Amino acid sequence: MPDDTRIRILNAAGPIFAEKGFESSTVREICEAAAVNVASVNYHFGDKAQLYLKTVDHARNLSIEQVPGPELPKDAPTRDQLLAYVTTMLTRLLGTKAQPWQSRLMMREILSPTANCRTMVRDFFRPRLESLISILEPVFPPDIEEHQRQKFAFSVMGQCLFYRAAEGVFKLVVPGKQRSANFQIEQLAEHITQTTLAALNAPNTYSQTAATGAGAGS
Amino acid sequence: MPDDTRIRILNAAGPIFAEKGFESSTVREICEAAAVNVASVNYHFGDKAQLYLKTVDHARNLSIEQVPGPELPKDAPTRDQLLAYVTTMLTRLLGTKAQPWQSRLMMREILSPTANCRTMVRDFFRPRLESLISILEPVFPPDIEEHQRQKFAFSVMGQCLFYRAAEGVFKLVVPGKQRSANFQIEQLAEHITQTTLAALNAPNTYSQTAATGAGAGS
DNA sequence: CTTGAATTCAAACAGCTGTTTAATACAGTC
DNA sequence: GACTGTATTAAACAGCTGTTTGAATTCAAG
Repeated sequence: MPDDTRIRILNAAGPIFAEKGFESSTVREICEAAAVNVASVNYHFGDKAQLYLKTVDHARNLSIEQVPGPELPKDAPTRDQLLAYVTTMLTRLLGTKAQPWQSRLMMREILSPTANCRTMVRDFFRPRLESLISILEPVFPPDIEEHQRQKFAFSVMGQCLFYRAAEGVFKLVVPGKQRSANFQIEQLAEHITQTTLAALNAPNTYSQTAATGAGAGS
Repeated sequence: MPDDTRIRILNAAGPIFAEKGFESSTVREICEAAAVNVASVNYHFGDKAQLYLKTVDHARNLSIEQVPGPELPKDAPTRDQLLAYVTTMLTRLLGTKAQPWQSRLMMREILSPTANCRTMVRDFFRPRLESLISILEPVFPPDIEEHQRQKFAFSVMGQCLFYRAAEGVFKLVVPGKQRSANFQIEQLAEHITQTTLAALNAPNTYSQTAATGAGAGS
């Protein structure tokens, strides 16, 4: 079976690349996990680098079909759309079941993009970002500029990314019991959604450095 | 000179570890960059792993003394304190001058903590987090719970981390001209500060799923 | 069964890895 | 000057890396 070993290698390479990265993963351990001969990688993919490329593609495909996009009707309330968006993103990042090695691998690409895989950013990340901006469009102030739109989108993505990117820190700071009680995906999504909408709805939202109505402190 | 080579190795190892990570950096290239013999690493540090440990310490020290903490008086307006905090963090993350390899290295530790270097998280990251929470204390609602405090703190850190963690994506999405015009550290800090304070100041800030006063959309 | 291409396999390849060794150089002390 | 302990050096070590090789195997088509 020609295709069988190909897919077997891809499925074995996914979690390994996701956990250890490209350089630290060895062809030998991938082949051992896939129960195929060492030479198979070079025969079927030509190269370790090309295997990595195909594995990222594989991961992206699996990740998309496992958690289909929210796709709420465009006239749904902004809050609902945003909540669905954030929930989907967090679910992709943190995974619900099984090892979410797909998202781990793509996260790795986001954090340090391989020269090869910028395609992924272009085809995968950017559309998601523009979709987010279009969700927020109704609550943006009327005269908002593009870079301000982007900043708000980045704020949303940053808040989501944090729990995956700084996972190690997060787990050290918040013990497991607290996590399972108060940091489930729904709770995080709720927080991020409300935070974002509240920020956009505030009286003097932007480009006001003086008259800081928010500085209720002291 | 005994100490000279030690420090020479540390200064050479810093940027290399920061750029390529522990596994992909080789002792040989570090020694070549430091213009010392290959055996020096094992002689002075015993081990490649221990060199890495010392290098992270070195980076942390340099990073702290290069950009001293804000240290505004505790009775300063919350807005000022938060702005100073965020600015400091962004400065550490994005660097003002020279190659900020120190922060890159520490970022690497945050993103995938080495077993050795959890100390750094405990001694460096956690105090910063609690300092942030105490800055926000005056604007928290009176009955707020600890996990809610943490979520707000994580939101701030996430928004800051984004521009470093997803740097590759960010730079692909926002072309250089836009970046230098609208995404300077001051502007980012201003955005994050205002966003956070506005979110905390909103009428129904939290634990209200119905009556979404923010959903001004559609 | 025979043919011939596609696939698998054990073995070997050169190259790089971190680390060790044993010889050397160089200070300060008696 | 001889002795000390520290520091540096070139050379070698065993082990793992990705990749290649050429023979063995599989398997469908004639």
